[in-house]
Amino acid sequence: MNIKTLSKLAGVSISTVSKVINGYADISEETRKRVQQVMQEHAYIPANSTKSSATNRSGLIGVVFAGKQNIDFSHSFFNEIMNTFKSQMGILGYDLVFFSNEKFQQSGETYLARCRHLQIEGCIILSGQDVEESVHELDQSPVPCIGIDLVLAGQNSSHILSDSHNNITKVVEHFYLLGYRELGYIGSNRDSEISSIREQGFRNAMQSYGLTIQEEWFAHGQDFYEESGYRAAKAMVERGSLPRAIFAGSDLLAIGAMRAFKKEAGCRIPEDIAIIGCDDIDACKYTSPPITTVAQNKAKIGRLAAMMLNDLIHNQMQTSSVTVETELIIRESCGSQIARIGL
Amino acid sequence: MNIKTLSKLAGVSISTVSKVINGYADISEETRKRVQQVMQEHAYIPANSTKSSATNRSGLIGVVFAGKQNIDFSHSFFNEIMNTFKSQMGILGYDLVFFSNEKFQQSGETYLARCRHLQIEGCIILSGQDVEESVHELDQSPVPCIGIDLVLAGQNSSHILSDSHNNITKVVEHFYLLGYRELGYIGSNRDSEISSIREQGFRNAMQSYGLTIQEEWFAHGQDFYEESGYRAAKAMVERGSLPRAIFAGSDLLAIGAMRAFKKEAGCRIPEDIAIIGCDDIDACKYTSPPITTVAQNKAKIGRLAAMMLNDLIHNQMQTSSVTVETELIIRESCGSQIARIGL
DNA sequence: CTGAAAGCGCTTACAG
DNA sequence: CTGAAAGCGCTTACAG
Repeated sequence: MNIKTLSKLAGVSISTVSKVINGYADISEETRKRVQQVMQEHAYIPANSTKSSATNRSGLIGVVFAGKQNIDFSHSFFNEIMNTFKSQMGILGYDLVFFSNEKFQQSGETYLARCRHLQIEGCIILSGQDVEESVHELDQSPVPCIGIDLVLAGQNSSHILSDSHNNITKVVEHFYLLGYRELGYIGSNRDSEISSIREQGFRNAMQSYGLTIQEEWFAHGQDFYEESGYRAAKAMVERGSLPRAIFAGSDLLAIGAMRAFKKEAGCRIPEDIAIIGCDDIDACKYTSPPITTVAQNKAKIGRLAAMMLNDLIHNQMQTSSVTVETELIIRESCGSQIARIGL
Repeated sequence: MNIKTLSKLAGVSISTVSKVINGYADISEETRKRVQQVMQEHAYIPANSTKSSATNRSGLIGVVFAGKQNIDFSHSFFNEIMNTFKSQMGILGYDLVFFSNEKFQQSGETYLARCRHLQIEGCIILSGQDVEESVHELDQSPVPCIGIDLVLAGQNSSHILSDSHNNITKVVEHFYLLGYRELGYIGSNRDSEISSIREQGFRNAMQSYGLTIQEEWFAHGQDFYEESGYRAAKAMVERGSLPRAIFAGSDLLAIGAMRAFKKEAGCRIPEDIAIIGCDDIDACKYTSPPITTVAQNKAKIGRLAAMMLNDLIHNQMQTSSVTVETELIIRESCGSQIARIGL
């Protein structure tokens, strides 16, 4: 159904239909009613107007979740960044398009083609594992892009990295200042890039603090979830030797490990074993005890991404690479700083 | 910058530029290079093609969060529905547009105008408080809509409701079967519609079970968050009289209340006081003890919404109203069913 | 109040 | 391999 066919059905000219659609005042009430009636009957929705093509402003920002996995709105890192990103872009007058990557996997469609088709003005690209070729094409294209935890090299791309080197050092420093010297690590499976980076950073920081690494206190689960943390910690308990403090590669691993240490070894947290998690998910606030964790400033990352993208779109910025510091959120799973320093 | 100007800059015809853009094969490598070069330099992005207008398929679904608040990706009800909705729509070949309502508040723009402009094929509308006029206009329009917890009356609209009557009855039934007779409620502020519905449902269910309502065991916080639960429970402790079981209007209220009962009254959960929350947020699994809660089947709602919307778009369905049952997720905050039944 | 006509930015058979 | 020309669905001054 197009405007031409519809105008014939309504017995008026194309111009008149167009005016009804756009709410022009100079149309008689009778004509307006009739045209609207016919539009209703045929469920007619006008195609994208040339007007918008002319202004060349779609008001649309693309959201790309790079990698094989699909966007998961439940993922707290993702959704907290999107919260501030979306409200900031909203204030600037943009709506957000979330690309479905189910489609890209089947047909040969590319992100760039989608962006052009929809006249997307800029994209935010969130990093996952196994970034597709289509993302690189987008990076190299004229479409302004912001990468989150993803290095982008294109002429119209900038990126934001979280400072994972600095963050792990803080964990070891915190343990060290509280008097803990026997440190262990519980991570996801060894194939996970994020877990490996965190583990390597932890080992490096331990070495620079002159602490001895005991391999039996380094354990790995299947994934980042609670059950993996439980099993890894339980295995450590069964091996008969426990460190005084554990850094976990995710908060859920920390929660699972805590459950195992309590249940399988009767440990008190933090008196017998201290724990630090990573990610700062909500649940850490409500466990007993609440868990100290490494947090990324997701609200800041989202807001920064919005500002940088807007500047890129309006050519007010050179491409750039920004690093956002992480923070150690101190709760109760390592004991009081003051109390322990007395040791 | 349009295709005409660009073709002049590149010294070729409009047709040739168009072919380069669309990756046609019959262009010499040299010409292709030059055109791409010029496109890069001028950051040219083609406007929406007429081709897409012709096919009349944008492949776009609109997401509207009705009401004054903005979409909050951290909200677990919202984001878990969107998870399944998005992946289902993705399989069907659609991308999602999240409308920013910051904009609607300022300018006179309407959702319908945005939908038309972008040729949105259908919308999902998530209910909030104070639904705007613009949402009703969209409901009444030819754009197919699915309302979530929002009754839609339009000729091309269906909706999905969660069964809040049934859900509260289950709470009282569960308490009753475990032998608890002295029941209390902790809710959000009295102005909150959701909290009021839950409270009224709870009172009704208590009456139908012949239980006496004691007003001193009905308390209210400022909002749905943990601190409000803590304060409301603490106030109850200070008044000197506690029920044997508490239903909280949200999980965070339940978590806060639990903290207060433990800390301010030395209560054990569930031995001294049993608790049921509402919403089934992740944190409930990791508290001590894990909290029994009323869950909506969010995955099912999301998938249903996607299927119903797709059917509506393809005219394969009458408009309809579907109710999804809620479920009581039994964990440890009310004690073992078997143990208590012995009472 | 209505509509014929010129225009928007783009695509696509078709001729060379 | 390239481009002139007809076409897409729509908007908008302008004449009546």
